[in-house]
Amino acid sequence: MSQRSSFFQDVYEVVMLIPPGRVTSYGAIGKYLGMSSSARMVGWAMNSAHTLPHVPAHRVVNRIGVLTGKFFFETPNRMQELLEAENIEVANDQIQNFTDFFWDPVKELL
DNA sequence: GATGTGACTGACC
DNA sequence: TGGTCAGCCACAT
Repeated sequence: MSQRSSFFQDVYEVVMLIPPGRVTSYGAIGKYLGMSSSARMVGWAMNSAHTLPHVPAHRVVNRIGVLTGKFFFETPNRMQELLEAENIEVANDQIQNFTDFFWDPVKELL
């Protein structure tokens, strides 16, 4: 994967591989790309991902399941609505039973 | 070419 | 048990 245009592309691919009804964390993606300590970069990549059409950024949250990037969406409620549309429980901008919905690319894609 | 910033994470006090 | 500090890499100015 890596060594392409940007590792951004890899982030987009992983995010697009997230199954419906599942979510993952920035750190998990970073770890899958070999940069577990650079979770910030994953979030930064999501900033650019906002310009792309089919990148489900709403399925990417921080390690505790909080919708930290909801304000980056068209509307703050958009992220929660998209998650709820996939049967993911969201309360107070935080995913309920996060570990149950958590999808780890390192373990699932391996 | 250097500096600042950011949708995070892990460790320390 | 909970809040605070510093590290991390890539991109924009």
